[in-house]
Amino acid sequence: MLAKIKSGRDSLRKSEQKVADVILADPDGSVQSSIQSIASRAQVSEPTVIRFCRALDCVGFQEFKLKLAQDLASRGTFFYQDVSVDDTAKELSTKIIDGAIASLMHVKNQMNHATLDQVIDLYLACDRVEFYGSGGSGVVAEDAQLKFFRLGKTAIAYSDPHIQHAAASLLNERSLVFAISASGRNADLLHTVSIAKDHRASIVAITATGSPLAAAADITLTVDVVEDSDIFSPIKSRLAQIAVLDILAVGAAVKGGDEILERLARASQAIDFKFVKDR
Amino acid sequence: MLAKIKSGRDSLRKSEQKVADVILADPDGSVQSSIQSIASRAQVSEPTVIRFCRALDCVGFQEFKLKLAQDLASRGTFFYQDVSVDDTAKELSTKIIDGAIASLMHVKNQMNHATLDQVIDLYLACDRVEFYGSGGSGVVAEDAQLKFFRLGKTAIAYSDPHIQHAAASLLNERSLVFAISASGRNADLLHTVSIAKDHRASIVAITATGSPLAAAADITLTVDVVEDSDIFSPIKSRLAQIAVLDILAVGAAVKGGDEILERLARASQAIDFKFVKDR
DNA sequence: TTATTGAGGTAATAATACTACATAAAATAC
DNA sequence: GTATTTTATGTAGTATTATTACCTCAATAA
Repeated sequence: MLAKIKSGRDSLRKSEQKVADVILADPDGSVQSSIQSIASRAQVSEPTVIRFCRALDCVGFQEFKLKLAQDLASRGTFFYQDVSVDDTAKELSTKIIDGAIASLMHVKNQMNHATLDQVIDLYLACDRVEFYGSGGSGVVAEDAQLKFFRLGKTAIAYSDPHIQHAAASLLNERSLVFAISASGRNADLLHTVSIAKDHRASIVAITATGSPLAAAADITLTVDVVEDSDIFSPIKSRLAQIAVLDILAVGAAVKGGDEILERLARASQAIDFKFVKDR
Repeated sequence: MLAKIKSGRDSLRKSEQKVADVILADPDGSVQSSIQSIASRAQVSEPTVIRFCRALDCVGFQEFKLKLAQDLASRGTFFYQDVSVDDTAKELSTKIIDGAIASLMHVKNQMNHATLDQVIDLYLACDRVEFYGSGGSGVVAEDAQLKFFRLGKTAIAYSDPHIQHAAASLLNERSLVFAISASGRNADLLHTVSIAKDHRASIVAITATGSPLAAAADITLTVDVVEDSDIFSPIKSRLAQIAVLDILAVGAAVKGGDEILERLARASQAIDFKFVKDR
């Protein structure tokens, strides 16, 4: 629709072009405007606006506005854009969510599916799984614990470096560790991983390509996110990590066969029972 | 919007539910209908339709139709799709991430910016802020704590119902509480909120439209997500809640002026110092 | 200059959305 | 169980908005 207006603009009559210009200048505002506000902004009469709509194959102004609105909603252009101090609440939320979406699309595109399968197999073969992360990644680790413990196997998250440390020394060759860090340069976590390796646990890193943590791990699920624009709060890496772990958990449930699906059903029932109120 | 109608349907009045049913039965047709055709199809009066729209946070029928249209349009690009047992790793990750993206786009479209501003003002005016959530929402609460404590004001998250309970009784009229729950039917949380209200704290709910929690709160930031497809793990509400809180935190930082920006700079430096390794 | 055509405005009309009020139903108190 | 209050929903009227019919003015051509 927007494209149609742009391309058709020159073949319109003079005052209809004024209407086109007003709409192209602020499409988002236009969908909320009435015909008279558009007419006055374009300095033309209301019938002219209607004639403009008819020229674009719409039966009336209503239909035009509807089509325009749908056009605006579906144009999937999401890109990172820095927030600035004089953004309105609306601009802010658009920027942040577009950035988050762009980051998820990036994860989707760079995802290595073979690695994904390997990790799922590792999980299905192990006895227990532990998630280590600090700060923001600690939240991700806890979220992962919630996802995985429902699959029936022991799943624990630690966000305190000292406890991670201690926990790692209790692992064995049938343990699986997920080490989560956006930068992959958390010294404490690297140390914990080396201890876990000493005890022959398998290590899966969820981190940036080429980082020390990626090098230390047996398998790495890369989650690279440009955080330049994240001065205020690092949402992008957070969401990306959560998404990756979600894919793993769902993949494990699906691939694990009836046994896991059954456990899952039982866990869900229990949850539903406790949270008739809130799941 | 569609999700909002679905999730909010049961908390609507009887005749408004008829309207909801008519619209859910034929959303595409509804966006082209006038208020009276919908009223007659639902066998209710026109004002009832308007009241229905208002119940969904729209200022009138026009806005409702517009939002619905945008919702329907954006449904096309990324859409919720249930995972199935014989999906490959690739299909799985596509489905999950597309679902997550759809959910974020949904948040973006349904976001009420005036409310957003109100909540930011509340935060800027308060002395301390606490985040309450259990289970999955507990993770969100902790993530929020990490975001907000960097702004310089006391910020604490509790995910244990009993501790929330105790904490709420220590609040005062200069306290701000964020109550987080996907369904808004967590009985423990509702109780905690009532205690917090007794102590005159301000309550902001991050929950579903028309839920008990939304009713109990002073202000509600609605996050409606269809979780039907989330048998395996509820990632969508998680991401949506995190995104909303991120927007709030960034909004507060931006709107709080130099004072907050300075505090943030100091906090970031400290974080960078500790996490040269990992932020 | 004077018809002829079409662009574009004015004013009236139709339609649509919305408001204020009244009544009926339900919930609560006595 | 009745009275009182509250809540839900419809009726009727009003305001807004879109649309139509018609008229004027300007441009072109005979």
